[in-house]
Amino acid sequence: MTGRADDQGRLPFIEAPAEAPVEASDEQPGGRVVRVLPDVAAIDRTFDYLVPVAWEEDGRADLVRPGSQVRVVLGGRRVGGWVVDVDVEPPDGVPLRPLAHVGGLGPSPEVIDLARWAAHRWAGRTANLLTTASPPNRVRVLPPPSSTEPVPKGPDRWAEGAFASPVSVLRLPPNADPLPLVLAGARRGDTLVVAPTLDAVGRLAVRLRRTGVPVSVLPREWAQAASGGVVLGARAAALAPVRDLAAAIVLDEHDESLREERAPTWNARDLVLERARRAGAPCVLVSPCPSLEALAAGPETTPSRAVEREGWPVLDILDRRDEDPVRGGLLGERLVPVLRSVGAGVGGPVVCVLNRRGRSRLLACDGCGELARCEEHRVPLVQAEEGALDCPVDGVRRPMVCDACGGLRFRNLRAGVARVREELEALTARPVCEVDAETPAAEVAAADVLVGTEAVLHRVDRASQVVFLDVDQELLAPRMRAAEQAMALLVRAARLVGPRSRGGRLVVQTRQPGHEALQAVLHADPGRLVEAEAARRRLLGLPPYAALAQVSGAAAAEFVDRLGAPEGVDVLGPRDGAWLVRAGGPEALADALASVERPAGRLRIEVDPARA
DNA sequence: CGGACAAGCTGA
DNA sequence: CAGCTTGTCCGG
Repeated sequence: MTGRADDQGRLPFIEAPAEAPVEASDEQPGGRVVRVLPDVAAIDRTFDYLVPVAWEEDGRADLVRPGSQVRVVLGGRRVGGWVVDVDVEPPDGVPLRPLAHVGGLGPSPEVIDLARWAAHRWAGRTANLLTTASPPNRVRVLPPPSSTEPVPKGPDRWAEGAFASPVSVLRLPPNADPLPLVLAGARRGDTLVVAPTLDAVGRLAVRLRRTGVPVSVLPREWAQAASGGVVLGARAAALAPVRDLAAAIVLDEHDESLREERAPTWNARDLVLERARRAGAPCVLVSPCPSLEALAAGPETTPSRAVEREGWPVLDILDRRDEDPVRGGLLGERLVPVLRSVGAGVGGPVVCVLNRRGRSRLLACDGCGELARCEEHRVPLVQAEEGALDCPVDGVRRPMVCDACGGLRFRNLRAGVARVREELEALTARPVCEVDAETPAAEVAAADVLVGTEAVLHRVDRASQVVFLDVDQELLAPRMRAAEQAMALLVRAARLVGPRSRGGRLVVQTRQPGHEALQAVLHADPGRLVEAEAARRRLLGLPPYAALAQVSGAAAAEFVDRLGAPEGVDVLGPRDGAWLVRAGGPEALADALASVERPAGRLRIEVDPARA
């Protein structure tokens, strides 16, 4: 607000002092009282204000509805906020101030309630979620409801059936088309569709518009969304205005982009599930590789084996266990013929993925090439002191001996990444483009061979092959969701290369050819990964069989201290200055976190942490 | 958050 | 004891 003129063109620093408090008494007949949630960090409570009587004359009072964005004087300064209740009974003996300004319309009472629920569920402030739920520009009138032309009838019976139960999980292979599902939703009435990226949103919007279905794309078309039709957007659309929710769809529900990174770390999938439940509308969660969270929410519908197989590309697993770990660089022997054939394909460039973020700590046996990992927790062991290996999960130490062959010598697999591009160039006899966020689009488009971190998968829209030079780095990352995250990368890659009938090929170099994620893609059967993951998570008491929150920051110790050890809640850590709070489920976790009075100081509470 | 006010510290 | 810093409280 600093330096910006208000609605009357006055600048804050020269404006007249705020109006004196006005008693809500007989002197103010008809002065409506509204409840306002200020948008001020560290204030998470409401305050009551009067609607100025003069506003009844000039029509501004009409804009004061639940959700409206207003400015109020609070603690002697003007702050923004939302009307969250109208015509309330103010507390006795508190002199009320008038609203200072009304901006425009905002979220409906239903969305405000949903925002309150989410603030509790993810231990954050309601104001934060209301910001997401509010229009980016001032909205003073809603456009008239869109014409209700009949939605074209699709031939796809499966799409209709998806809405039969309150929640269902629809496993659609990577190259299947979700459009029939969205049309089937639109036939039921106002439909909310959430996809992980604006890219996916844009592509779907174009195709939907061609069918003549009224569609509003968030965040730009907030007002139009409120007037009905299909509402489509990225994760923020979970809080979009929808006139009369009749169906909800979350596309690629497994995708981590659906999760807000800043606290509160809400997830659009879970928010849409709750929203649909409240509205009594069916919700369909769609993914080629449904998350355990989704599978816990409703029954799964799977395509026929033939359809699912066709929707995945071929996977070539290049087993590197028997290669010489000393001489073998990042480009294994078996990769050579694959790369030599570059240029023969016509389906786009060859894309090589190598995640260099973080320090790889993989150790492989010098003798047999097997990776040193913890059999129980399925994570790579890290070298502690001389001759000892530690499990990063429980810290149990063991001697440095290969489980597979008894070998005593291990080799650090952290590779000389700088050389990879040159090696690729030598091998393929073509220019190789190293892609990062700054690489110009023209260079990316011109190259036959690309190499980069997983971000490279976002820089192209098709490829003849995608090669994961070191898929083990993904599969064995020391994160709870490493396998699912690796699977998500494989899905992304699968879409770039297309279905097997179009010649789509994925290539992975690995020392773990039997890993469930790879086997799942190889057989086009994501259930193989789900089974293994579910067993592991259940064993370790991890989501969705428990709920976690990571508490960090300077005030974290004090917070955890105040939390204590309530029934059904346990606290792990600290580890790197952060604690993990675990409860039986999201509700129990949220209640436990909310029961603690927040200490002063920096505190970050990450519910459903991404990297635990 | 940021203003108001109270309690504590310093220096002539 | 004025003048300033630091801490705590609270906003309609």
